[in-house]
Amino acid sequence: MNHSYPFSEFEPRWQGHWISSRAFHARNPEEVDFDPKKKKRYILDMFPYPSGDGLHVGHLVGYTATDILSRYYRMRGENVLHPMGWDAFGLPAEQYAIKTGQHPRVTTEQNINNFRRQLQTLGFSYDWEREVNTTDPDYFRWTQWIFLQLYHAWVNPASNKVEPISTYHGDDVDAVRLAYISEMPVNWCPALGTVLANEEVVDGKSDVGGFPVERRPMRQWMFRITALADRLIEDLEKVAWPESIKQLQRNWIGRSEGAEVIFTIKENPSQKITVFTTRVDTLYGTTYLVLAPEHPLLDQLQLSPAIKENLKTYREGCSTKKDLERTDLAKTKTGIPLGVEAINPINGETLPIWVADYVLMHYGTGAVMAVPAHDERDYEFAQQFQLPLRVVIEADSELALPFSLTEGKAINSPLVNGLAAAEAKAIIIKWLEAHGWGRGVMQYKLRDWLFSRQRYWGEPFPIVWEEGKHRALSLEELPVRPPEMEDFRPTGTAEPPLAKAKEWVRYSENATRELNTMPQWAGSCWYYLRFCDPHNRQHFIGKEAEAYWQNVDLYVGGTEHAVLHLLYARFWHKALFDLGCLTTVEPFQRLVNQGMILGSDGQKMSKSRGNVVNPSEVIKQYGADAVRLFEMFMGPLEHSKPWSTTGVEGIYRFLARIWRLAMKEQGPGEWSLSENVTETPLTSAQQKTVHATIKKVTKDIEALSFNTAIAQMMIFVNEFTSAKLCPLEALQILLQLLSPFAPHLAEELWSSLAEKFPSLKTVAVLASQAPWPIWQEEYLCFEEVTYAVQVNGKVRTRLTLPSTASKEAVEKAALAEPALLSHLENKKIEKVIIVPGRLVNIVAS
RNA sequence: GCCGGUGUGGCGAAAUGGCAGACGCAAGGGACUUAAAAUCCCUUUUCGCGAAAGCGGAGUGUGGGUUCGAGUCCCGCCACCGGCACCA
Repeated sequence: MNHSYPFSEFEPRWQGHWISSRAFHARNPEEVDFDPKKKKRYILDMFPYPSGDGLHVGHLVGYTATDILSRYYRMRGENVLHPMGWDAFGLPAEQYAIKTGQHPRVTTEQNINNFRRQLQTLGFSYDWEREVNTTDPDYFRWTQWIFLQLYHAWVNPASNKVEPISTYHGDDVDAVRLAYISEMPVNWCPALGTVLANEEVVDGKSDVGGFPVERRPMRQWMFRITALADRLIEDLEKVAWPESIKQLQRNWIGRSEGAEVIFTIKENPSQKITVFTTRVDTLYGTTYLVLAPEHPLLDQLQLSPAIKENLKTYREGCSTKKDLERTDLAKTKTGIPLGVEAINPINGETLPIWVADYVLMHYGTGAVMAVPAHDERDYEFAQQFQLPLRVVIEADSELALPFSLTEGKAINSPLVNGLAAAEAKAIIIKWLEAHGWGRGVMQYKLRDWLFSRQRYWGEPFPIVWEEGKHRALSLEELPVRPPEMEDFRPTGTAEPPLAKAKEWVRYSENATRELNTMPQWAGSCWYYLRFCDPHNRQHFIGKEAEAYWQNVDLYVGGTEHAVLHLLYARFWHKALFDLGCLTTVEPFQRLVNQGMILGSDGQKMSKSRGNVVNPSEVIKQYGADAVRLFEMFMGPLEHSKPWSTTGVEGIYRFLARIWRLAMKEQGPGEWSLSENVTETPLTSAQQKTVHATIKKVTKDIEALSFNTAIAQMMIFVNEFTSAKLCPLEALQILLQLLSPFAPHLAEELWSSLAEKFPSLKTVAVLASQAPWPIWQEEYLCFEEVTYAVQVNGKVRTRLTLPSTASKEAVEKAALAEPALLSHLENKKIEKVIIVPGRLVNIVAS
């Protein structure tokens, strides 16, 4: 193939050179050539799952952006940590293994090698000496170690901090552990043969694969993430993340402030119903209570035989209903009356009790006080069954029921009449607490994190079971490796595949190993820590390395991890911080989400649509630099945008123009330095272009506005292409600015130029190690500036004046402008506004 | 329904409250060439007047507002994208 410049020759050459010369190795504090004067900067990509499909152009957006930043900050003299690794445990490898009979370790290794090779063909400046792999025993030893730290910890309510379990003095340690066993209804996916976290179930189907998921009670490992819910919300204030992601996390945690109210059963005062409400100010408006069909009290209430029978049928109907049907908003509400009554503590009124599936067992207390006048759902239900309603908020105008004003005054509520919601709430809560009928509480949508999976290809738990009780292994016994197995298919029962490894399971005479494995999140919860000190044999991260590198200055990845990965990692980080293992409160200081790359048809890339772009093929045709540059030139980093082959060609032409600024073709494919490159001084116009470009590129890189930085370099190149001679100084600066974006081309031209002009060698041997150029503001001003002259905000003419002209002089010159005569005819000039150096606006009427 | 985001040429996009459309793609025209590729040059928001240089009007989803001046700020509406969704 005939290329416009010989990238296929020099790109691999420089990639090899960078690695062999350790050009991008970041020094840790304890290393010999560590420079304490350098500022540290930790720039991190979300590490990939090395799938069999290989790298995707979508991966490259974020990776290129962080590579540009890393290279830029290195040129600015900073110590940049920019690592890469593999999130390699997980379901796809296991399922592929089941299909082909190949061990997941083998396919994982192949995929990793392929990913690494592909990344290297893009010239990314990762410090490959720090590569980590979550499936490496030297890595997951520490994943297991961290699990044990959390197992041996609890949240002390007094300090609201994670503390070693030794500070707990109660008598049921297992009831407070941060990692605990729970026998709970979980999301069981028969097709995958595993349970899933709530977060991994979407619309009643598995997030991976879309298989049906059912609820069934199972013994599982859980993390008490809810204990840190408040801090996970509050500390979002401390990080520079997109507001949308913060909001997503807040919504997910779903804190709501309200109160619990205790209602007594009239027929049997020893039985109580506790409800949760955020509108306790409307307590007087309650006209009935509703229990969720799963509510345990239903089994204890004394009901008439007919109702009992009715209830049984109703509850069965609910339990077989799929989640989807039950949560269908369009359907009319169902429910049955129980024929028993409860007493409203605030006024002693008796209220009928109902069961209805619009009340969810897993939120609040599984029971609600219905205020149909001021709650849409209660209203709908009350209409359906002709239940009474009582208005307890005064509406100024004729508001249709139900309405839920918080600023309206309370009425029909003796204790709080005339008060707005906030005050009324406070008074009623106080009253409830004083009389023992309730209290103010916080509720969260977030539930504890289900942490075990019935899989083979994941980290085993460092736990054994003895006489029905769990016990932690000692730290010396880590890592616990998965057993060698031929057959790791799901057992078809709830038992995990590890149960088949009989020898491995038997830990001792009377102890057996935990059969569950950890979910894929485990390894990704802390990899950013290991990168700081990847070869440490004594600790998961060394104290000095931790103090130096933490936390991550910039974290770039897709929005798909907005909730789960980021929330889980923050949770581990906070726990480890509380336990004294870390010095920062939050793991990721700044977060940026890159947009998706769509197919050229504007649709999401997918095999079935046939619009997937293979980066290797584009590299083959246009080179790595062109791919990198195009990915950045397409538009703002955060935007989704469609791929365009002709767009790559445009960038490729731009790079070829740079090449020809310095090189001349002697014969087909034979290039040598162009004699147009000389040490001539820059004209003042060129001087301005050069320095304006330095300024723009510098500021744009720091603002992550790579597309406009590239546009400015294009302006630069266009200008020098049309000049007869190419001054060395201009070319050198261009190569320095270009180096983070198109490092191979910059490196190649730099070394070619350095042969003829040794002055370059004194600046740096490699372009990627040259210092970042500094612009001089004084070159940016011209002696003359052009003013736009407006009449009433419309541009009518332009005016070139000395840049030193005073406001008065500018005004005088503008008013004297003949082109304005027709626009000022018969008008009175009221005001003249002057923006120095830019614009004059004459206001006339 | 609620929360968040985005609306600018044929397309990707630029514009500290100050000349809308930089830069690139696509399209059209031209130069070079026996020819093509490559390269280089020109045109390209839209409407009206003009042979032309040019002149004038409109224009950043939509309707208002603030301002000497609004793509940018404020209020209402519409469309699309993402998230949550009977969360009491």
